[in-house]
Amino acid sequence: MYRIDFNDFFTSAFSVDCIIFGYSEGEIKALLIKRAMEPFENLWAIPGDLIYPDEDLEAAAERVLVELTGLKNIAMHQSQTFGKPNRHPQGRVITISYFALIRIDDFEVKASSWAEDIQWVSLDQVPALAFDHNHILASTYDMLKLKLQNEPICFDLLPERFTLNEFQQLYEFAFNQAFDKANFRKKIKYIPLIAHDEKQQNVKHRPAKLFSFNREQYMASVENNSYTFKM
Amino acid sequence: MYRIDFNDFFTSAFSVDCIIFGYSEGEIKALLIKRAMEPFENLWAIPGDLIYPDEDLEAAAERVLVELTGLKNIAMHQSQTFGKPNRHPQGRVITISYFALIRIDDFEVKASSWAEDIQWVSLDQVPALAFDHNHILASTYDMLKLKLQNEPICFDLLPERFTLNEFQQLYEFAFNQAFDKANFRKKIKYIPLIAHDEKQQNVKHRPAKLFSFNREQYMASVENNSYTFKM
DNA sequence: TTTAATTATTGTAATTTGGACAATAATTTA
DNA sequence: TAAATTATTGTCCAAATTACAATAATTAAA
Repeated sequence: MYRIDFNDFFTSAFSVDCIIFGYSEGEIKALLIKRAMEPFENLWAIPGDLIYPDEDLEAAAERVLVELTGLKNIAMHQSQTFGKPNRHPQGRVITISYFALIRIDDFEVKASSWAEDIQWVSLDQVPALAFDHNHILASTYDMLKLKLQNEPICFDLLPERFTLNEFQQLYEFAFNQAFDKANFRKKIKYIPLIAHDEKQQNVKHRPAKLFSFNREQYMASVENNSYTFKM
Repeated sequence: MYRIDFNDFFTSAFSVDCIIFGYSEGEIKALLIKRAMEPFENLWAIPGDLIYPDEDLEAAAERVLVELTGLKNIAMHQSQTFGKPNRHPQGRVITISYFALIRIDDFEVKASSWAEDIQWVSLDQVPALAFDHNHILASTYDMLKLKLQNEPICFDLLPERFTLNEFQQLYEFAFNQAFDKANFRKKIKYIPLIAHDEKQQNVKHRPAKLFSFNREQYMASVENNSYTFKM
């Protein structure tokens, strides 16, 4: 943990940095913490932690996410590894960045013991961060966009049941451009979705039909190579 | 280096594993070594090495490539990081995989001191490898294909000046399918290429015009977001 | 109860792209 | 000079994409 004296822990160390992308009202934000300790005390940073000696990388990333947000069972996606010899002022620390996508409105974040403050920050308003975290954040955002185009991770971000409009809005954000409604529906016609009888509630207009991602069918088609997700 | 006693080097360690994909006569192969030492002595493996305390990750990957092939100035691309606690029988070793693409016919490989043998192996004939190297190789091949589709790394693999046929053959290998010549030329019409006056030499037929990748124009269009490479 | 407002959903026509394949061009070799 | 070979360009048709129009379902106001 961060409380352990750095020099006793490793001569060289591994860490994970977790970029938690949140999506709400058509905007994407990243969850940043204000560091409560040296180095870079009081600077904003990507939440991260050292990896325990017997801990799997992904387990470490999930642990940081739980500590920070209380969220469990969220898929963490590995992005890139950063290891310039002097990226950490106190020693050689190679860090592996992971990202997750969450729906901001689904839960409340709370600053944990090792962070003085925590905040959602729009990607175009990111301040100067600790370490090489501006670089890590930018690279990881590129990776997010690449994966959104080539893997069905968008469904991590949507509610279990969603309208086609919600789905479309997510891609409009991801590609930063508007799509025509009618054409978007043609574009996604090969994505395995389940159409439910249920409809949107509490809207002041015609309610939209609800859909969910057909994960079983997707997995099966990946197995037999009959379909590859692409947006 | 591998000769150093493992226990004296790190309690935990970082390594790079370098998957060198070679391309020749329409086939892709990976460069594998036969390990000359424990663990997994005499088993085939992906070449790799521990990262020196003050060495950048990419520098370590390039060093392995030079030691193995004598090739310098080849771009190494980071793929993924593997760190299951027990992936290495002698301790905790997190390994970062890098890949490079080279033209097999451009040089000769030589087994270095730390490898008993070295060989190009077709991807469909890979034997059981040391460590988790079968997994690393498969993941890295997926990453290669993803990057070939989304970044102009194919030009690392082609000569500085190439014919459109050479360009096409590379993609036929990568996607493992044939393209129509005329249609391939339409497909690539937005890729910034420089057409030279120079022509192919020493061929027994109409020589093809030579092209090169317009890196400056590409960089500029990435800057102002006017074009994204896509195949 | 009717109508306006709003958004969902479907349809259609025009344009662009992609694939199959044919025609023509440039070079070497016999 | 002709045959062989590969490069390059063009054409036609089908498929996908785009722009935009029409219709449907619901709420809220008149």
